Order: sequence, then C-alpha cells, then structure tokens
Amino acid sequence: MPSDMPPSTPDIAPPPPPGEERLDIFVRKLLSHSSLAPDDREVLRALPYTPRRLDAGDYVLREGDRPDVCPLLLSGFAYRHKLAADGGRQIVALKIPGDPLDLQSLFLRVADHNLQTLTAADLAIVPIAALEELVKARPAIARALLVDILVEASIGREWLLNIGRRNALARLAHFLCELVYRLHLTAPQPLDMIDVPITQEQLADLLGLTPVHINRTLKTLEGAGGITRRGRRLTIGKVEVLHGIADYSDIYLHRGLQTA
Amino acid sequence: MPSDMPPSTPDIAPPPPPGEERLDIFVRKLLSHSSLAPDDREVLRALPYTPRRLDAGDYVLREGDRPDVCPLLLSGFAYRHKLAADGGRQIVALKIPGDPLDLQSLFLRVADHNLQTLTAADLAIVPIAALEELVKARPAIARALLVDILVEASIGREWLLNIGRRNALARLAHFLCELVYRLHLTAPQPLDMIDVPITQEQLADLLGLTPVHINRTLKTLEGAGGITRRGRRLTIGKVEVLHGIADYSDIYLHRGLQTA
DNA sequence: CGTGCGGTTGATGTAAATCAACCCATGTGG
DNA sequence: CCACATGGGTTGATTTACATCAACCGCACG
Repeated sequence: MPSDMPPSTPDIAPPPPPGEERLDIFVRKLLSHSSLAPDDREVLRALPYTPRRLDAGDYVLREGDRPDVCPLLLSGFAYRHKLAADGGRQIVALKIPGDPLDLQSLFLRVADHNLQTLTAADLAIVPIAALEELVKARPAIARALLVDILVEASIGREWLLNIGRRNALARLAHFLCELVYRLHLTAPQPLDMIDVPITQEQLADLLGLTPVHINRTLKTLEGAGGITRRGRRLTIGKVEVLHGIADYSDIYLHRGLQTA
Repeated sequence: MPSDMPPSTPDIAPPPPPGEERLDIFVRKLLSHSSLAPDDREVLRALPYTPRRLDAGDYVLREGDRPDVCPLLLSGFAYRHKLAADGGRQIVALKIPGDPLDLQSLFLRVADHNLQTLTAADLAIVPIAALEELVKARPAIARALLVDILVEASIGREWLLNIGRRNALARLAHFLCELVYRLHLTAPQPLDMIDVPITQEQLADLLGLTPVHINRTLKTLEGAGGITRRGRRLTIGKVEVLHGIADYSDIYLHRGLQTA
C-alpha cells in the first residue's frame, strides 16, 4: 500500500531530504518573514514529530473536527476549502512545502474549514505539547508563528480582492504569480519553470470560476506567453508576462524581515 | 470642528458610555470568544489610551503605513479595503464596535491594506508598549488577542466562499446575517431591527458587485421580507428569512468559549 | 435655492455559467 | 491483450447573471 509513486496526481514533491534535516524547510519558511537566532532555529529543527505520508486527495482535517496535533507540510501541496449549501466549493488557502497546516487549532476548538492534500504529501505531525513549550520558552519563536498566521490572513485578503474585483484572466495570472513568489521563499535558487500540479477543476474552485472557463482562460494565457502546457502538465513560463496581466505586487506576502 | 452630529452618514453609534467604562465593549468582544478572569478584565479596562473622534470616511491607516499604535473601535463602523490597478475596490473586512482595529501592526512592519471609517466613530488609541506589557504578563490576555486575530481570519475565509460561490442575493443575505450575529456578540439584548448605515456603493465593494446590482438585489430582498427600507435607511427585518436565503451557519464566528 | 451625492430605473452589452458532446490517457478486470 | 470504465480535458452552442451606460430623482445641506 505505501508506494513511492502515488497513482493519480503526479508527485511534484522533491524526495524528502535525508536524515535529521527534514524540518529545515519549515524553518526556512519562518525565516522568510521573521528573524530567528541560530539556537531558535536549532530548537525548531529538533522538534519531535511523527512522519506521515498522504496520498493526493486525503483529508488532513474536516470542518467540525477538534484536532489535537499540529501538522507541518514538508513536501507536496494542500489546500483549505469550504462548501456552500448548493455543493459549490471554494478553496480558501493553498499551502506549500514548509507551511504549518493548522496552527489555529492550538487556540480554536473546532475547525471551520476542510484541509485536504492536493498532491501526495509528507507531513510532520508535531505534538501540541512540544510546540506549546517552545512558544512559552522562546518569544522569538512564538512571534514567528504568529507572523506566519498574520501573513496567511494577508494572503486571504489579497484573494478577496482577486476574486471580488479581477476578471478571469487577471485572477489566474495573479494566482500563478503568487505561487511563484511563495515557492521562491523556501527555494533560494531561481524558479522559472514551475510545474503546477493542479487540476482545472481545482483551479476553478480556487478562483471562483468554472472548470470550463478555466480551460479557456488557460488557453488565452498560453497564447499570451505566460504559461506553457503539454498534455496535463501546466508550467509557468514568463513571470513578467503574468505580472503585466495580473496587476501583481507582492507586499502582501510580507517578505524579508518585516517583523515590526 | 468636533461635533456630536457628524455631517454625511447617520451616526448609528450609541452615545459613548460615561466615565471609565469606555473600554468595556472591547472586553466584551474578547469575552465573546475567550474566557478571562475578573482581574484580567479589570486590567484590560484600565488600559491607558487617548480617545479619538473620527468623521465618516476618515482614514485610520493606509497601505504602506508603518503604524506604531493600536486603535480600538469603541463606537461606529470601519472597514479594511484594497484597491486593484483598474480602480476597483474590495472591502476585505468590516469592523464593529468593540473590535481592535490593527493588532497585526504589532507584528508586521507595513500595512497591507487601507483602514477607513464607515460612520463617525470613537477610537481608543492604545500605546503599543502598554499592550505589549499586558501580553507579556498575562497569558490569558495574549491568548484572547490571538484568538481575535484568528476569528477575523476565519471570517475572511467565509467571505471568500461568499464572494466566490454565492449569487448576489445569497451574498447580500449572508452578509446581513453575519452583521446581526456579530453585533449580537457585544449586545446581549435581542437585536431585531438593526439599522445598517452603509451605502449601496460600499455594499457593492464589500460583496464584489456593482452599486446598480446591489440596488436591485436589495429590492428583491425587501420583497422577500428580509429587510425593510425607508428612504436611505436600511433595516434588517426577519433574520430567519435571511437565513433561508443565505445558507447561513455561524460556526465560523467561533462564538462561545471556543478556546481550545 | 442650487448643488451634489446617493439612490432608482430602463436599455443594452458581455463575461462567465451552463449544457452537452466528445476526446484522450490511464488504469482495470476479464 | 483487449474491453471497458474513469477522470480529466477540450470544444461549441446557448443562456444568464451581472456589468455597463445613461438618465433622472430626491433628499440633505451649505
């Protein structure tokens, strides 16, 4: 049953790094917006956890759950989503490698949304007690985790603008831009040709559109040179092109040591 | 210049309570989602602040600002908004009496959105130092403030669902429902006939629609019995009607002592 | 007593939804 | 190894919810 080649969605996750450095990507994510002293980083990397491998589409958390652990996303993608009464679905957040998946459950009793993997994914399940201890003992770490929460909220506000006020083409380009920039946060090397392992239906749920319309919009975006597609594979081409179409500015990501 | 009768928008704010109990509504807001010991409440109520009266439409904060104080909203309404390149505007949060307006600036250096009053409003400007001291000395207060941030984020996710996946009528009804419930948090008495002091253009920017379409949607919502209008005055009638139209559930508000 | 902002209304336009096929790759079971 | 099922993806025809454009109205206030 545990297979390195998950069936449906192509596994874009890089192979899990060897040995004891697996939480490093999480630390790098925090460093993208907060500064942490070397010993703080060390303590974070030494957090106890149990690894967990999920297939594409597995649920991490369901609305109404009362979770008691804190999962970190080490590889693969995941997303939060909510359902309307008529069956409509809205993806309200996309999580990438390095992101903590459920900090809020440390403080809110019941989950207000669903959390599902987009691709096969590796999680690190951290016991809450360990995290709480760190938060108590290490103000800088507590602050970094809080900033991470605030940045996710800021991204949510930008999504509201995107969905509420931009047309399909700009919406799509904006999302792809954001994806490039966010992936760049934990991957210092230049990221030009990014493979986006997302289905057209998922893109639709993410952007408040229809799969059919996503299909057509992808085509015109390809015509404009922003992306290239071969079969089911969507890769980002010229980020500058997306920029122009998307009216993109990344201050809302609060990159760099933006901590006040 | 300081006048008790602001010019343009009708002042829905109740007259500021007398004497030293002005921060009480802020404490009640926190108590709506967190439990605080009597002495914690007392300390909060005793926070130092300078009162500030704003007219409708005044800016509290602009995108790019580096604020160094923490304003609380004691009376009146305010909202956060972001602008698109084509001039489109999206309101991304509505703040009601009792809400802290800018906790995030304690932790993020630059503001990622604009913050503007909707009506005339009374603020309490709390020096950051005082708040930081409380947060350090009182874990329960720190936790309550964090939960407040998390609940706002949860509301933002619900707005994404609302704007991304519901039609104009449901969207409008959902927003009005939320408003009733949130006002109820700090006002224990039953709230049936609520006056909503919001312009149709602002409603449009809030829901990702056009003023014209808001106008027509209001008319059909009135026809359905959800609201009543006399001239420029919009008041909420039957909340149950709105419920039915809006597909509303309030778990996302995390009411009650939901702290984990 | 104008002036202006916000509201109202109708006519028209259009971006995106819906409906309905059909295609193609992959996986599966006979 | 083929038959078939399945889940995306693609494409065209049609519909529709909402936007846009353009008046006009009416209260508030200066």
